[in-house]
Amino acid sequence: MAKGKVSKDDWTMGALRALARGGVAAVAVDGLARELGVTRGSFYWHFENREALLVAALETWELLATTEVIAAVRQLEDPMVRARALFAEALGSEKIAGLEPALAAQTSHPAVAEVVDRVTRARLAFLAEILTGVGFGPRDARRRALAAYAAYLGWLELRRTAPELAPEARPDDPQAPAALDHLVDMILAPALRPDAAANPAAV
Amino acid sequence: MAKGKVSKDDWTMGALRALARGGVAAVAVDGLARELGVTRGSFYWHFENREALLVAALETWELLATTEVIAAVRQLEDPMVRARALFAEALGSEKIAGLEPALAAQTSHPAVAEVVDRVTRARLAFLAEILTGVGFGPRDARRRALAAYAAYLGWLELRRTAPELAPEARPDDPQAPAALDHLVDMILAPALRPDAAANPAAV
DNA sequence: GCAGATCCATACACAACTGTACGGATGTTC
DNA sequence: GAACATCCGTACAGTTGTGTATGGATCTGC
Repeated sequence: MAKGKVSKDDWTMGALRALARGGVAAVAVDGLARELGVTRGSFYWHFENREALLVAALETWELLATTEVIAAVRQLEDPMVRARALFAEALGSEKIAGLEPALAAQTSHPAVAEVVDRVTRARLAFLAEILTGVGFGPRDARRRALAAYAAYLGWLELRRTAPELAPEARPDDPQAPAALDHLVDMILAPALRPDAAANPAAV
Repeated sequence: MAKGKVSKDDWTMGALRALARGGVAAVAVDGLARELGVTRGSFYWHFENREALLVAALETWELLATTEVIAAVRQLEDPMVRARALFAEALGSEKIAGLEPALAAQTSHPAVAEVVDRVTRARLAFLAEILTGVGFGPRDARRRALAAYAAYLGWLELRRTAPELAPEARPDDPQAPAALDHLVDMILAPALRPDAAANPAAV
C-alpha cells in the first residue's frame, strides 16, 4: 500500500479477511478498495467480477490451510511424529482469525460449500491415514479421525468466541504445549497402550 | 401466511432462518417480506428497524436454546440423569439447522457477540455444575466442561458441513442413541470408575 | 353501523454496491 | 522518445436495500 501497486494477492487476502469478519456478504469490492487505499478501478483490472475474487480467495485458503499442510506433514517418516506435527500446525496461530468457522457457516453459497466439502474430506482422510499408520484398524481410525476433527473445529470456534474462557486453547498460553501433548495422548491412547487397543473407545 | 396476519414471531423466526443461512447480512427486510408473502409495510409496523429484529431474534435464540433447556434439566434430581438429559437435548434435532455455527461466526457484530458470550458462559457454567454434581472437583469439572463443549460445537459444525461423513452425528441415524451413550460414558468416565478418579484426563 | 385499533400496501427519498466505459498516469522496451 | 503494457481514477447506469409517510382494508366493541 505504501510504495505503489496493489497486487492480486492483496485483493485475495483482503477477501479472506472480509470472509472471516462477515462471511460472503462482506466480500464487497467497495469496502476492500477503501481498505486497500485504491478505487474499484484497480479491482476490475485484476478480476473479472466479485465472484472471481471469492473463488480465488477460496482456492488460496484451500491451498494454504490444507493442501500445503498435508504435503509438509506427509514428508515426515514416523507416524507418531506426523501426528504431533499435524496437531501442532493445526492448533497453532491462525493466519486469519475466525476464517474456518466463517467458511463452515457459509455453505449456503455453492462455491464455499464445494471447497469446504473438499477440505473436510481431505483432512479427515489424512487424519485417518495417520491413525492407521499409528496402528488403528480402518474403522477405528475413521471414528477417531471424526472425533478428533470435531474437537478441533469446536476448539477453534471456542477460542474465537470466548478466548478468556479457554486459555489452554490459545497458542500463546504457557499451558498450551502441555495441553497439546495431553490431547495427542488422548487421541492416540489405545495406540500408546497396546493392551487396550482391543477395545478402543468409539465416538 | 394462509389465513391472514403475519405475527411478530413470524418475523423473528424468519430472521433466525436467515441468520442460519447467511449470517447477519441475510437478515434483510425485503427478503423476509417476500418469504412471508407480505411487504415491508408489515415489518415496520411490528419493529422499529432492522436492528430491532436482529436483537429480538437473538433474544429468542438465547431463550429457546439455552435458558429454557437449562431450566428444564435443572428440575431433574439425579446428576447422572441430568447429564444424559442435557446431552440428549443438545445433540437432538436442531429446530433451525446451522444456526449455532452461523452465530458463532458472526461475532464481529456487537449484538451477536454479546449474546454468544452470554450463552457460552451459561452453558459452560451449567455443564461444570453438572460435572461437579457427578463427583468431579471444580478444576476437573471445568476442564471437562470445556472439552465436552468444544466437541459439541465441532459436532454441530461437522454434521452441517458434511452430514454424510458423520452419520453417527445425525439424530435420525440408527447408531445415534448408542453413540450418545458412548459419548456420555467418555465424558463421565472417571466418575463412573471411581478408582480412576484420582487421575482424570485433562483437556 | 360507526369509531377506533390493528395490520398492511404503496410510493418516495436516500444510500450502498456492482459493473462498464474510458481516459490518465507511470513504467518498460527497443 | 515513441510505442506499448500495466495499473488505477472517474463518471455513469442499474440494482437492491433501508426507512418514512400515508392511506386503505379488516376487525372489534359498543
